[in-house]
This record gives sequence, structure tokens and C-alpha cells, in this order.
Amino acid sequence: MKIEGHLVQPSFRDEGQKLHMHILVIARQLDLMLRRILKPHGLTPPQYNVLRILRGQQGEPIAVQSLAARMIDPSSNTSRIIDKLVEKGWTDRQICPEDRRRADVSITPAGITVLTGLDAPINAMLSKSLNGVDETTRIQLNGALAHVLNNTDDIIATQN
Amino acid sequence: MKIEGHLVQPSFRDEGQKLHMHILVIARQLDLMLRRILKPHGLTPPQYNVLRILRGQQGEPIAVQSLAARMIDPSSNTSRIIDKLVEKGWTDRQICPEDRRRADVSITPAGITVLTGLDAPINAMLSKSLNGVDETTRIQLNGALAHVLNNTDDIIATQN
DNA sequence: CTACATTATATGTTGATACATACATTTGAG
DNA sequence: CTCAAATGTATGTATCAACATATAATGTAG
Repeated sequence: MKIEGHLVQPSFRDEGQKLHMHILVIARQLDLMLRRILKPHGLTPPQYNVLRILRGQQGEPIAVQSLAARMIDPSSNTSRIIDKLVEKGWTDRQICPEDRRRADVSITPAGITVLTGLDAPINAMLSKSLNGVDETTRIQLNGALAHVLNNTDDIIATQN
Repeated sequence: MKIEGHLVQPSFRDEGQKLHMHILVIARQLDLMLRRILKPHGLTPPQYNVLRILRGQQGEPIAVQSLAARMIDPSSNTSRIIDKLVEKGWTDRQICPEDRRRADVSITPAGITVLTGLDAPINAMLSKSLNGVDETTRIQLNGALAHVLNNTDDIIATQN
């Protein structure tokens, strides 16, 4: 369905507005699809995001704030997201001996196992979502979106 | 900041993964910026979305389900979003006489006034977010993203 | 007609999120 | 050293969202 169908609008004022809507609607769809895959495993997208980052650490523990900086959604609730993962036995949290304010977080073998099982379906879904968009176009899109991201960073910085 | 900086990752596996991250992170930033503009006016992004749709109706009332279909986030909570807007006097809700299950929703003059005051700052913000992305590129982006949207629609349909 | 399915909206409940604040620890000025 | 500021994490609270279910009105088969 075209974006006009999604929003049941006959047309957009301009390409810029259409672009914003595309980004917002697709992001929402990606989140919805991911949620459906994760749900049977008792994971939410932010929790999955945290596990992915921890796996990327190759066993090296990481502080909560560094984790937050790498998240798609760097909310101030990283502690509670980790709580959930610790409860389920998928991450480990220990007070850092050198700086006892810090908490070192790492993924457990059980966490790795869960992620491993999710890799195939999630990669398949993500890959399918980009069907028909060739490599050249992907590179062009990323180039333009890098610009947009720069702009939004600026706006957010000046809003502060 | 580049997407690699946002996620503090040295590199991405491929352009596809990078594209997903760009979309998710930019969508999140747009939402954050919008929320900051709306907050002093006592509006949330979904409430703003509803008001915008109602204004687009040119005074013609609309059923709750039609409203939901036009929303960026068509959650099942449209009723409660309307509740909030009715409380504030920005929308009007009346039972439809021809089909008493339906509720006809419309925007009030006070609602129009609120939106009018928001137009300038929000348009400025959105326009700024696309700085440096020329018209040709915008059209290309929309073309490719329309493809992606088609794909995600398919995936969501088959997930059901 | 009458019962049953369908449709339109609303609500109950649970869990997640945003934002502010608290707590504990460390840093650093004097 | 000492104490105020800064830092890292956790928590309180209010709001919001997702999902399931309820309520009410309409459509329809027999």
C-alpha cells in the first residue's frame, strides 16, 4: 500500500512531507514486525537491542551509560531494561570494582542462545523489507539520510 | 553525528542494516523534536496527528475508525486520544444519528487556533531536518521508501 | 420477527515509557 | 583532608500504549 493509502490522504503538500511520513510509518512497521517476532520469546525491541549490543561486545562487559549511548532508543530507563534481562538470566550485572558507581553488564550463554535463535527470522524479515531496493539505491538512501540525521542532531542540540 | 556515532558502532554489516538503523533513529529523533514543541501546548504527537487529520476534513466530521486509519500510529486507543482532546475543548464528538454505534468527531475553532499557532514552528523544524537534501533526492528517496513500505505491508499481512 | 454474527467504539488491565528526582560514589578545589 | 560539585545508576510517579475484552447498535439468515 502506498503512503497515501496508509494515511488515506489523496496527496501530500510536497516531497518533504511525504518523506517524513515514509520514515515515520516505516519505522512504526519495523517496530511492529520486530515486536511480533520477539513476543513469543518474552523480549521487547529495546531488550533485544540491549542483548545485541552486549553480544557485539564479545564478552567484554560494558557500563550502563555506554549501553544507553548505543541504543536506538537511549531512554533513561536502561536500568530497568537490564533488570528484566537479568531476571530472565540473559544478562549479568556486577558492580564495577574500580568505580563502584558503575555497573558492568554482560550477556550470559543463555542470552547468546536466545539471540542465536532469533537471528534467522529477524534477518529474513529485515532483508525482505528491502526487497527490490538495489545496492546502489541503498547507498544513495544512506547518504541522504546521513544528512537528515545531521540536521536532526543539530535541531535537538539547539532545543536543549 | 553519523549513525555510527549514534550507535557507537565502528561499522555496519551492510548498507541494508545501516538503512534500517537510519530509519529507526531518524523516526525517533523526529518524534522527540515534535514532542518538545508540543509539550508546552499540552499535546502529544498522536493527539497532534488527530487534530491535523480533523483540520484536513474541512469541517466534515469523521468516524473514529476512519480517523484511526489515517493516523501514523493506528493503535486501538483512538477513543482515549479523542477523550483528551474533547476534555481540552479542541474536538467535538457526537453520536452519529444514522448509525448510533458510530461517533462523529470534528475539530473546534479552539482546536484550529491551537494548530495555527503550531504550524510555523513545526514546519520550520521539519523543513530544517531536510536541509541539504534537494528535490531530486527527495523524490528518489520517496520512490525507494515506497518500495520498502510495500514490502513491510506484505510482511505484516502474512504475519497475521 | 428473532437469534446470531458483525461492526463501531469504549474500557480494563498490564506493562512500558518519559521525566524528574534520589542515592551512592568519585572527583577536585581550596 | 574536607566538602561541594559532578558522575553513574536506580527509582518514583504519572502518563501512555498494547492487547484483550466488553458494550452497544446494526445487519442478516432462517
